[in-house]
Amino acid sequence: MNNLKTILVISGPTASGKTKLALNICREKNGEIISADSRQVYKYLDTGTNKEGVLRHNGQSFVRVIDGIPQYLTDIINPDQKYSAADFVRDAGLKIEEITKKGKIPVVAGGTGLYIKALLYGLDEMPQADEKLRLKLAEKPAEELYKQLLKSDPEAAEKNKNNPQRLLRALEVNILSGKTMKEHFKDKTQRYAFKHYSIAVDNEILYKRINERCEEMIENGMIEETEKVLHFGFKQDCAGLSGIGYRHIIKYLNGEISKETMLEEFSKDTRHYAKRQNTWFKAQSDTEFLKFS
RNA sequence: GCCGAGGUAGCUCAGUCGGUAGAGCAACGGUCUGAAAAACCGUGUGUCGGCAGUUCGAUUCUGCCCCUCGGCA
Repeated sequence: MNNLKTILVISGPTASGKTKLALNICREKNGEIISADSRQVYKYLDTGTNKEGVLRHNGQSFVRVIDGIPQYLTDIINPDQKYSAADFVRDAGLKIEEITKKGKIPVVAGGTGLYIKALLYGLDEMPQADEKLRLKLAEKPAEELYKQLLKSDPEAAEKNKNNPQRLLRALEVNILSGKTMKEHFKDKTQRYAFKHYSIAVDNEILYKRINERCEEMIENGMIEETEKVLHFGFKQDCAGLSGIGYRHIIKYLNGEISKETMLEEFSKDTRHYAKRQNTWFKAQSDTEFLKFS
């Protein structure tokens, strides 16, 4: 266990400057970036997920390159495909191997806290998502899911009483494995030799930056980008287009809200998102905070 | 200048037949194991425009003043 691969991790809320910091570190330490971002994985969703750099042809695939530095795990699936923390752990693991083999340092940078945690400590052995079962369970009201789960996994049922999504997952795990959530949990050890830096920015400054950036994103063609993806044939409610901003733009395009309201809601949801990210990273004990203002 | 409406939380407003006030949004705190840009849980932060009067007690009633928004000039 003492030959763990060395990686660096940069986290932080949206608009905190993670990519910029990651690029500087890559230059200094001969590194390459692995994006830990549940939205940048989607092809065609560029402006709205704050991708930087350009896609370059690289043998059989495309790789995003920012100022000469490769950034992996962006643009890997279509907007109607699903991606999960488990997918990320697998894909990032492979990229870490590749980058390390080249003699470079993998720099994992992104704002999806669960992905980072799952990568660093692993996910427990558990049944994967079962779409058919989920569809069946989703027909039932949350109240019924709760009652059903109460019989087989009361702890998870109580904990997620008002949370349909989590009730459903706990029930899914229980039905497929016969075990409770907790019975799957094991003690965790680090899977990498890592340093985890998290960027902290004062909310007042961060929120102002978010408001400005949302406006810029609209000006920079995010509406057209959404229309383009819809013209490709992807549905309005597909996974990729359900992200912040895209879902607001779709409401606007459907005539349900004004452009002004769309921008307000877009900014608001982004601020709320940044707050949740802050709460998550604050709670991580392996993190060293870099205070920026 | 006159007439009308109004001034209560960061914003929009409700309310108190007189006993120091509450909704939505914002903000703040938290949860988190294959949907995580998701899905949830919790918290009211206030010179009730100012001054005086009546009253045991005024944000509420009365008077004056200040401010805002309409309309008429």
